Amino acid sequence: MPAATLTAFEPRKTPVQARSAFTVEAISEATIQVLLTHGADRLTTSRVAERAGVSVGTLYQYYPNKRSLLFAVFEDHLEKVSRAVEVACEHACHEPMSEMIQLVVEAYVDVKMQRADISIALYKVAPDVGGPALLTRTAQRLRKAIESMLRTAPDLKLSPDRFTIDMMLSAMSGAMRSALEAGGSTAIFRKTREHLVLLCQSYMAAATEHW
Amino acid sequence: MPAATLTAFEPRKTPVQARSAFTVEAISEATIQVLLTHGADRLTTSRVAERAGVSVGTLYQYYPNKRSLLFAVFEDHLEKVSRAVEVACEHACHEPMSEMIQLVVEAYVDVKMQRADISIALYKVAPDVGGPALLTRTAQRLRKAIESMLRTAPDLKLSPDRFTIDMMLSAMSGAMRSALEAGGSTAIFRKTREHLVLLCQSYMAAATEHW
Amino acid sequence: MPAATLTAFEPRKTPVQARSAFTVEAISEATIQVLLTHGADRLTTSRVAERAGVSVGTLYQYYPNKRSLLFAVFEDHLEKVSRAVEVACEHACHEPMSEMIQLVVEAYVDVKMQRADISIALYKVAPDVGGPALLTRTAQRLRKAIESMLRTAPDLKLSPDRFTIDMMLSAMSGAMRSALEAGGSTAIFRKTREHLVLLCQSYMAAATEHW
Amino acid sequence: MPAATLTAFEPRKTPVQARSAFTVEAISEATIQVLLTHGADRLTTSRVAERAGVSVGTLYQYYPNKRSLLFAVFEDHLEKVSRAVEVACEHACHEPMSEMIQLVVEAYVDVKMQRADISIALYKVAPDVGGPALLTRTAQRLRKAIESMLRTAPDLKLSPDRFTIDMMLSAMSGAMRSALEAGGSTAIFRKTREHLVLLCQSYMAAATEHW
DNA sequence: CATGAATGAGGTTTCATTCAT
DNA sequence: TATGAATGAAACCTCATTCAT
Repeated sequence: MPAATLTAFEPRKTPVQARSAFTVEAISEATIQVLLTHGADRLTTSRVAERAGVSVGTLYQYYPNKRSLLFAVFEDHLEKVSRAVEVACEHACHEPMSEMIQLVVEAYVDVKMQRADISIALYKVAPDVGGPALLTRTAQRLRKAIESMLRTAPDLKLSPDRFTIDMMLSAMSGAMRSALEAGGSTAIFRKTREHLVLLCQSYMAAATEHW
Repeated sequence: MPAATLTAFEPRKTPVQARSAFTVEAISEATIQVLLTHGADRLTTSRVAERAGVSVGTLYQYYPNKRSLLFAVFEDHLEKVSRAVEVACEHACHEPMSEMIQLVVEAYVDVKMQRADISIALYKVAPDVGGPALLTRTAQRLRKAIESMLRTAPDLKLSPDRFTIDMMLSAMSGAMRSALEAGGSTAIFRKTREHLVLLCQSYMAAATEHW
Repeated sequence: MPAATLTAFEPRKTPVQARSAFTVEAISEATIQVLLTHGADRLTTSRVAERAGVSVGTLYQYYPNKRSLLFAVFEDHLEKVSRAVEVACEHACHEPMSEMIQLVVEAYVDVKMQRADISIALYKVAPDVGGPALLTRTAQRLRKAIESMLRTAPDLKLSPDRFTIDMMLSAMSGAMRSALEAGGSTAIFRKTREHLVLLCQSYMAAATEHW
Repeated sequence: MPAATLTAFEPRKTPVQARSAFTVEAISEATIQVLLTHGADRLTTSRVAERAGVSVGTLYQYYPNKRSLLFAVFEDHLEKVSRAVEVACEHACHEPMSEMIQLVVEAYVDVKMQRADISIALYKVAPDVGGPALLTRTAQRLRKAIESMLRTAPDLKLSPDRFTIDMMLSAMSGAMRSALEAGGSTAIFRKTREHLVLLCQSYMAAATEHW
């Protein structure tokens, strides 16, 4: 599959009937499972269909091609992550910056860990499926949410610029990726969470002017 | 290509005749070029051979399979990065911690930027080629170099634990990856460098006990 | 193709649609034709597919690899031979031993001659395709049939041991192979049949105790 | 390799120098070893050369192609077998027929067993290397020797015809092949020898007119 | 709508053979 | 003469995608 841009990966039909919704969900879940158990290059449309309990033909009724399938799963996951972070941002309004960062980072870490399987699966296909483009889009969305939140911080003279927030986000996702791919116990996970909070807090403190 | 571990990716034969050395180099370089111009999934062994100006057969004299070829390029790049960071670590001994971090981060950023093309190319194949395993190995190596360095920091009561250094490294590589994939001007590059220094410095300061 | 054991050569899928059954038969027949017209080492999967009037892909839907294809044809042929001999054995029960041998040998010779083309074709691939293992299995089956038959011979004090029957079978197949590979007229064929009967009769008479 | 006739398989040069003779012998022996350890289709010229301790280039100095190599080994072996049988035939002159058969069969069995490894190895390549043609030639030679011998048998009214001797030879080689491929202990081997003598004796007795 | 048989371009890899050194 | 690097045709096999049923 050649490298991809964002255009024209949308699913073929919107599930209007109950059966369709179920089928789409099954295919989507099967994709993740195949990705995790077989790896990115043993993921074939037939295998996904088989695992989902449908025929290849059916799969192609909902997705015009293999990439659109992976893209949809990817987009879905990022949508969930984005929403979780946005919700956290809203809740954190008017808190002191340090508190804000903590809530946002924890929300991010938690949502990634909740579907650690999907996260790990997607690391394997991201480059082939328009991952970078999609990540850029998501990063923009998250940045906006965080910017809005930070503007309400009572202890900030001046909100940080885009660049700073992007830096924080990319560091965050890098650290999260390592943690997920490494596996690790619940204890490790909690420590990662704490340290990622610390990392972001100290960076933001250093990078912004505040009282 | 199925997911891979670290074992058994070594090149097939060591060049004994002068001619061979040239051939191997040409193949290696061609691999990077094809990766950059065609993308990860349009990289075929024949294309690489053609670009290198040799026959496929010749390619297979030196690499037992496609993966080993990509693996070798990957390994080569990580070797260069590791060395650059290790050298920086040695130079930074006995400096204050903040200075240490600056030198190391700058070394890392610089070496990645120098071969930005390879870095970007490799992000595309990493998952298929034993990337995670190789990255883990590299991370260990870098961690050790940094630990040794930090033990000589005059302003540190207690050296940070492994976890903290790993966290810094993964955040660093995450940020760097985003920056590289985003492209960006020289100005952006300099700002990234500065901020990454700041990020690491402030995190390490926050995560360690010092005077 | 490396040497093979008996395991895991079964066809890949069982035809459910009517179309499939036809396809499978066509592929099987094409295999024999290619074997006969091109020889064992110019038999390629594409050639077989072409001759069968299907695409290579289709061939691989039914046979997981080239060997399994040849194996299936082999097995099929031996099945026919075995059945012919078994039927002869049943018919010959309670006859005098000499009569028994005659009927069995004639059945064997006849069935081999009927499909002389396949027999000759298969001699060429046997070693590569699990032939020895398959032949061993067939030999056991034939031996059992012959043992059962001989136990009903009224003129035998004691049935011959396994070894003796195996010896007869291997001599028989050796003689048959020579005859088939040599070609020869119908007259030759009839003489071969007579002499093979004589050979087996005289050996069995010499090797067993009888009245 | 396409099926072969007898023409043009002769080795490229006759070993005139001591070194050559040694090299040729090493290559020949290596061929058998590779055949036994790797199987017919994993026998490559490079592997043979490597095992023989020479370069591929050198191998091609002595054999114009792969087939000629296998053919030479084959021919060599059949030469030894033929000679052993011929010698036995000479020794057996003027003995009673039964004695003759015994001596000849034992000579044959013994020479095959002596180099059981070669025999087995050659069964694997025979079809690809002009085996049938070569075997025909050998069979003729053996038949002649046996005919000559039988003409001196004091207890034979009339010598058997060609056909009968060929039949005996092919049965003999078939039985021998089974025995060799089955492996088996020394005890089995001795029993095979005895029974093969019996088989040939009883067949010849039945097929000829004698006193 | 669902099925799954069929397609065939395209990818990876092998290996007999040559020839410059 | 010996070497072994290079060649490249040709083999095997996969899998995204289509379409008749």
